[in-house]
Amino acid sequence: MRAEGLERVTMRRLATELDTGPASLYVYVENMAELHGALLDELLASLPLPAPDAGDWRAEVVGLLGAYTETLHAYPSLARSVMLLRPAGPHYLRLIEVLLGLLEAGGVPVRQAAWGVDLLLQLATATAAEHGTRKESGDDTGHDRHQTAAVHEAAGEQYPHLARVRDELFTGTGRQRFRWAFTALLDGITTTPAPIDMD
Amino acid sequence: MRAEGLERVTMRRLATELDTGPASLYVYVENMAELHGALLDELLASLPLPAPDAGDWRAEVVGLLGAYTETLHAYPSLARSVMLLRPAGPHYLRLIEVLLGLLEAGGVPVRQAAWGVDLLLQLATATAAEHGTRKESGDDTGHDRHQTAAVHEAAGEQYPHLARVRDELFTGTGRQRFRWAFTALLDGITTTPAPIDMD
DNA sequence: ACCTGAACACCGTTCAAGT
DNA sequence: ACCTGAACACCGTTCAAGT
Repeated sequence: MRAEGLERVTMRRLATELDTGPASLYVYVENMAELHGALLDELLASLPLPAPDAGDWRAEVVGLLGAYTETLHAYPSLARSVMLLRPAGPHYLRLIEVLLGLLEAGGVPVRQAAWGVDLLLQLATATAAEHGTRKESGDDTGHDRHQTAAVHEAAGEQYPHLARVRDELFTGTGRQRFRWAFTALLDGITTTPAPIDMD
Repeated sequence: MRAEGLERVTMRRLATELDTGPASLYVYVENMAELHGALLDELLASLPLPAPDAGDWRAEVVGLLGAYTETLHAYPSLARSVMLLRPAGPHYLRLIEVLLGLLEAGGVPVRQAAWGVDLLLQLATATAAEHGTRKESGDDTGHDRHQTAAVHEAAGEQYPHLARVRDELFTGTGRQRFRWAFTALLDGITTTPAPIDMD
């Protein structure tokens, strides 16, 4: 369908790009959620999937989620929508399929794998939405600076623990924190038993 | 300031509620992000904090994040905004402080604690935004049903792993999955070493 | 039958004008 | 100085009317 309309994907923007009124889009799509769902699935078509049986399955999972996040990164408004969706397109299902395969290869019990994939994708999407928007909404002088300042100011006697870890809150590159976050989550998913009896 | 305006908190809604024009709000607040930040902090003022030295620190963390999520749950549009923010109000900092204290009590290394708290709050906020919106956008017949149908249909030969875990994807109550998710993440944060040299 | 112009009901933000 | 009416530049969605 398309590949150029960056940044904020709205009904009206898309309509004018197609030289028509916004009403015309409703012939092909029922609402904006569906539009964003379709757009997401088209983007995921070109997501590079790992070769089967390649190397460390944990690294594969983190790498794949990194690629997913990177893909969404260019479309912040789309990422924000996807957060509120349960995507159901074929390429999204294929992504779930591949992730499930990797978790199975790692010997993760089925319930943990099923719940875990959901969790991993939720965090990946949230990360894309957050980062994309932050970049969009201006230079470095955004909320970040504001929070940094507030933390430095508050981290006196009232907030001893905050004072202790103060600087660690802001260390690491985005990439380092991303890799650590998903490694940690993956570890937890692997080792934390899901409830067996579910009353 | 206020406590009644539920659901979608917009500048204009708030303005009419205060019997004035939308422009007047800009005397007290620079933009909507700041407004939502202030609103969040006011909500967090009544967040029940755990008594110091009470029981299992892991359970305390999960419980506290549950209360946080529950608080945001009633204000979906606020939750969605907070996702794109770096909140810096005193009550949010206090929440970070308490979480850091619990992680320290659990012997979590500082960098992991600092990065971990960020991660826990990100996931909690995302969860609130997602759930709140889903409830808001109609009955059960939303994306959920659509995805469920798509999964059942697709889980044939093309998607073997999906077929294998099919039903597990939709098991568990929201509460059960919430508790498992945060327990798993907390386990990962506790046991996964953060990078030491950060070049 | 298929498409769409124009309207409806909203948004956040700005700024000139009023007190 | 402090506030705000009215305007600007957008939104998603609907529906009567046109081809």
